[in-house]
Amino acid sequence: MKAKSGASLAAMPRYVQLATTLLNEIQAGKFPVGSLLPTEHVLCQQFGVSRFTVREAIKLLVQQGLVNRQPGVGTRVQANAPTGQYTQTMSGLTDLQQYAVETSLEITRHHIVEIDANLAKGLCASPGETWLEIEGLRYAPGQPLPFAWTRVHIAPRFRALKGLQSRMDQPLYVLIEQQFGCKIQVVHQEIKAVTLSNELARQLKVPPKSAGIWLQRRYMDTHDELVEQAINIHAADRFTYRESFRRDFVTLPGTLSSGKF
Amino acid sequence: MKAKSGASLAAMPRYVQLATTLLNEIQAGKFPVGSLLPTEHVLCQQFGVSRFTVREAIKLLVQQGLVNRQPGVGTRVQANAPTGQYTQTMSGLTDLQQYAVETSLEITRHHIVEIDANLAKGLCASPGETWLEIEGLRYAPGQPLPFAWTRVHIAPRFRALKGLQSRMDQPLYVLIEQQFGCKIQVVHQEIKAVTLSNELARQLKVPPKSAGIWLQRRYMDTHDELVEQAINIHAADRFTYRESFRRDFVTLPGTLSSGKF
DNA sequence: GAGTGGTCTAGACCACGAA
DNA sequence: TCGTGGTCTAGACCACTCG
Repeated sequence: MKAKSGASLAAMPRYVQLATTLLNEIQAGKFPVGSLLPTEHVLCQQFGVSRFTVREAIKLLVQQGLVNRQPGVGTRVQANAPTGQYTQTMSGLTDLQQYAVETSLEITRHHIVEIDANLAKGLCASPGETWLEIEGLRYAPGQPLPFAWTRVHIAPRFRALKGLQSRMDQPLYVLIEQQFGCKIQVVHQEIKAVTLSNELARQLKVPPKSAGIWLQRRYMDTHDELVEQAINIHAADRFTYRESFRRDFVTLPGTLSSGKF
Repeated sequence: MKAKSGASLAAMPRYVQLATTLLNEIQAGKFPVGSLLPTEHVLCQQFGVSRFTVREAIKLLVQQGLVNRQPGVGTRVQANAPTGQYTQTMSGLTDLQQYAVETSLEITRHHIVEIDANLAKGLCASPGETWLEIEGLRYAPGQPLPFAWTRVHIAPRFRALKGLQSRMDQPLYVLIEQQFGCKIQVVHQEIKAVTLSNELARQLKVPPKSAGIWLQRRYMDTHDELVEQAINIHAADRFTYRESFRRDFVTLPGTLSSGKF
């Protein structure tokens, strides 16, 4: 029904073309970050396609973190570039679980702490707030030596968390989700190498000055507010972080003239 | 049309129920790994739902890595547990790109090598095969000091790779994909901490015995065969690995009686 | 040529959020 | 109450694989 301009893009499914068009319009500033995209109904009329096609297109944008959707509200622009500033090509599953599954956390200490200026920065919190702080060691099953030291901070609104035991076999964030009905939507992770402090080397029972992996996870809820931050420090020889990425979704062409459609 | 058994699951969308049912049947051994699931058409009839519902259900299974699909062939069971053996909850985008984008690789050496027994193990190759080996240093833009040392091995069938320059601004796998028309479908990644060797510390210009990040990536094609393996070793203070996970798909309930459906 | 999954249409009902 | 996105139906055509 619509004349194809004769690009390689014309061979792609309509919903990819539509997603590309929308991406370009977002990047062109037609739909600024924070604004609402036209509703599905409007897009259907505007582009002369069915709702299915529109939804598939928007699904692509959601997958790339460009927009998010809320029933009863609409489709809100979240970013103007496909996550990570460039052609995002990979997606897939991860062994985020490798932690709490098949390992257990022995809690050595937990108490309410007042956030000082130092901590406040890392937690994006205000000094003076009172957070729940938990420290412990992680063990692999059947291993006598711990493979990681852990310190967790839990936001004030969840500090009344119940169900902490000296030995935890499930992730803390699951406990929080269950008790407070909140949903973890995003987890940010950072990994770097460190030289273990003497104190840590002692606790992990490795030689002083050993290398270690520092791994931080920040759990955010649906309003993008920090729920829990965990820092794990691992003895180098007892921990490898593994993950796999699968290329399973359509990659949108970079910038691209979309013609009429 | 179907009586609800009165579980909390009954409140979930049909396609989640269906996905759960299929998951349970896979785990029960009704559809062994490697076998084909019934076709969409059959599932429609069998469960009295439309193709849309069936496809949404299978989409969930695909997202969890349980099955893969091939047009003209069918839906093949790939695994019998949601990736990582337990409640798989996260999925999302990653900054796999952070490497080659905005950084450049200075190649110091590249040549064809014969694989010895030692290398063969890591590459899942046979001793005697001849692979392309590339070594170099990675620089961040504007930084005089390299932040990583890199060694790459490229499988025999791609060893005729052209286009290697002393300075590479795009990932090697992109070059391979372009020249040989192969598609990278899966990337496996491993990260661990190491103490830098004297030689490496010298090349990266950091003090001896410094901690470093060891990062390996294995790029697999659509036939799950190794195309490229890269090992990157980073000075601890010049590199942080960041990624984010977004929970954007429905989580299937763990094990669960599915009743009749 | 028969059958597969991929794409697409034109409807429909629902829960939920905003006014 | 009205409009949103989420779910769902019952069709359709296509490119592809396989026998």
